[in-house]
Amino acid sequence: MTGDQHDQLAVADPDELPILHVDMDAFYVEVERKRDPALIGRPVIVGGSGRRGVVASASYEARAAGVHAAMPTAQARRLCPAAVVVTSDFSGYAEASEAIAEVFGSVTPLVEPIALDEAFLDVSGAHRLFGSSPEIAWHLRGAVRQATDLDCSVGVASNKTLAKLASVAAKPSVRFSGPEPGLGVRVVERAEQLAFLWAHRVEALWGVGPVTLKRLNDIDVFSVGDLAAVPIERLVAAVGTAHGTQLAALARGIDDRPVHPGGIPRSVSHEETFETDVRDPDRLRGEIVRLADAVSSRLRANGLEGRTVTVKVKYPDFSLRTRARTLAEPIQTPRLLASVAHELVTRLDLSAGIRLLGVAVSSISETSAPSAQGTAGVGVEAAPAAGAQLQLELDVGRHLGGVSASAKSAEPGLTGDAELDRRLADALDAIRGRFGGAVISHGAAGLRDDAPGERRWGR
DNA sequence: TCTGGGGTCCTCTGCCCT
DNA sequence: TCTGAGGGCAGAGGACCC
Repeated sequence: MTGDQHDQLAVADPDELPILHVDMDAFYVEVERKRDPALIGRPVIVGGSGRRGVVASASYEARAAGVHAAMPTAQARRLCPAAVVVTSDFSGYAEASEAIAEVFGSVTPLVEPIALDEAFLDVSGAHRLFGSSPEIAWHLRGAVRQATDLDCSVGVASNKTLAKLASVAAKPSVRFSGPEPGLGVRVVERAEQLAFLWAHRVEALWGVGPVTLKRLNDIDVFSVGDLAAVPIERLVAAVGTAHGTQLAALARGIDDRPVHPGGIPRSVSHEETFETDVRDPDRLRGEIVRLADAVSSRLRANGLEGRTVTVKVKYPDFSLRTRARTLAEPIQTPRLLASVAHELVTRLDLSAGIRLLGVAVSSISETSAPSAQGTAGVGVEAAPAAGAQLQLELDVGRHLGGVSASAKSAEPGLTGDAELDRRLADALDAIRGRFGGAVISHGAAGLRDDAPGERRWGR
């Protein structure tokens, strides 16, 4: 934090509403429209376009036809046949998200990203430079528009729950006749906050999903007002101690969670649903290598490593199983990760085939020996020289020797060739950085014969 | 008809150690 | 030596978020 920012915090006004929730309007759709203006004015669905894809985001025109996020794409197509279906491109959305984060950071250092398209801001130290909280909200809207040509809605309130509900109230609405513009900014003054809160349906609260909603409905709780009126013992009996006490507080407008600026993630994972259920063990081994490589690549790109490896399997009947193992030492390289993941998968019954496979790493820490990604021995600024190519071949050769040696080990991650493994991973990253993700893969990953090239390395 | 992907947090259970 | 209590940790699963 800079000295100026400390000065800003020192003049925080306790009467001001400190929390802003900023939420981009139909973010993925609008990014796609910037890329392809022919989509403007047409119903657009962004999401998985495959047989098992679902909707990630829908334009307000498509929402008017009943399309919403998480709906199977096939169903969305039936509801809105005129819609253009665009396959999600998260790298493009991440770029736009970074531009938006820069705008937020220019107002306050206290920014808590929630997703690519929304964040909480604590502006209690920004009033001297930018004015009152509502003035800051309007300033942000304009600045985001100027930087990205995208619209957002802003909620202003005394805490996160209220600010979140306020931003929803500020959003464009969907009517049968089509989309209608929203307020843009909604301020919930302290004097009106309970009335505002209690008028909402209980599922509008953070933490009330389908299961909790059913349990609350069972004790005649339908609105936040109902929730505030129900005795806490009854609430705890219905949804459990931690959840019950938290919901009781939220329903009374009490939410003292601070805005946490983003730190290192708790876990990094990659998972994929197969177009058809997978039974073949060789194919599965290839998928594990591919997923492990995607996770490893992201870990190394961010200078992270982790000790706990978890595999997730979804069966054709949608039941889920996870298996996890915590290692003595953190790992980050694809081969070690794939080795542990494969060992975990073999503990599961695979005879019925699997619909989805995921690999995750948790117990994350920042790597002690930073990855040489981008500065690896293989140059990325110029075409690999003959010497560098030779070095890669040597590294690969030694690495492959390590595979056969470590295959006997009961403790992947503790083998002696971790350094070689890391150098190989760095070399692969460097090659992908220069020539694209699809140009090179681990041998086992090549076993997959139906994967589209652009999905090979995940996002 | 079909139900994604990437996360976080909480609860319960079993194991190990004191 | 056995037993039980309690804490810490890991593993598994569930619920929820966008």
